[in-house]
Amino acid sequence: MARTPRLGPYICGIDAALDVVSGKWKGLILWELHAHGVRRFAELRRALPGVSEKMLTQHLRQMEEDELIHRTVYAEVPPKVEYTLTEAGAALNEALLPLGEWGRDRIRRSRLEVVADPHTSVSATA
Amino acid sequence: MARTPRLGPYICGIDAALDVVSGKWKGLILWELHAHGVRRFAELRRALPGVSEKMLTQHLRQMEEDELIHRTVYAEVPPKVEYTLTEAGAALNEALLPLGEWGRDRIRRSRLEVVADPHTSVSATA
DNA sequence: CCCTTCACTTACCAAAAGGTAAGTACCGCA
DNA sequence: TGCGGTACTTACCTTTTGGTAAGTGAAGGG
Repeated sequence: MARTPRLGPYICGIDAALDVVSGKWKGLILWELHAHGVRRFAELRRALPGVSEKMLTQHLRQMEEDELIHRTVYAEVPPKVEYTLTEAGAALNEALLPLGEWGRDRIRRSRLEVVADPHTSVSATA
Repeated sequence: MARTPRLGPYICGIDAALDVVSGKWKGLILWELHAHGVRRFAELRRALPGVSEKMLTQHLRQMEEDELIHRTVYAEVPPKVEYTLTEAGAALNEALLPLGEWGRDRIRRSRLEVVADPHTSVSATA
């Protein structure tokens, strides 16, 4: 658990991609970073309604290991840490677009619930 | 747990789509059905290396609830059950194609392991 | 006569994922 | 003096997910 176990063996590409996005908030983190370019820890926390600090750091660390995001620490006080997408992360985000389209169709089709949070950048644009 | 809990509320489309594909074998089931059109239970079992019967039925039932697949039972003995993709299932599969592309890139990039099973239709074509 | 095949179900267990709450250390503000 | 903000870590617990092994019941083959 300490060292990443997310490295196959995989059966196909879908497998290898899902392994990296599955996690309750990873899709949203990807989207937030895509929408804003650069985000700090607390900005991400505020953008993801209901995320715990533990889960957020855990996801961010894994995504860093998986080379989806960059993490830049500034030696200041109070601390400042910035997150951005890597090239692979940006490409993954693009690859997720059709899936997001399909998901929105599913929500319409089945009249599923959506969280009531219309001012969040995420729900407004995704 | 008896009745499907996979119905949000969702934050965005990615959310609603990932909810439906996450599950160890769902991507593969989708792909198998796409590749062959119609598949029986035992054919799927043989196509997914290592799947347990419990998980396979569980996944198939959920995918039926989520309207990704059709299930046709023939009143014969020995029993015969056929699975096919619904329109939504086929569309989901299409939406997963770019993700599969990205995943294959990731495998190449990071030189990750792939299961050694070159004769399986899944690994050969996905 | 027993073994296998078909498509499952059930009970039980282990591992993984995720949530809660607290602590850390330093700063600015009132 | 004490609160809130910065970015975390740690311990503990619950929920979810997946796996193992067995049972079902009728038919066809050796």
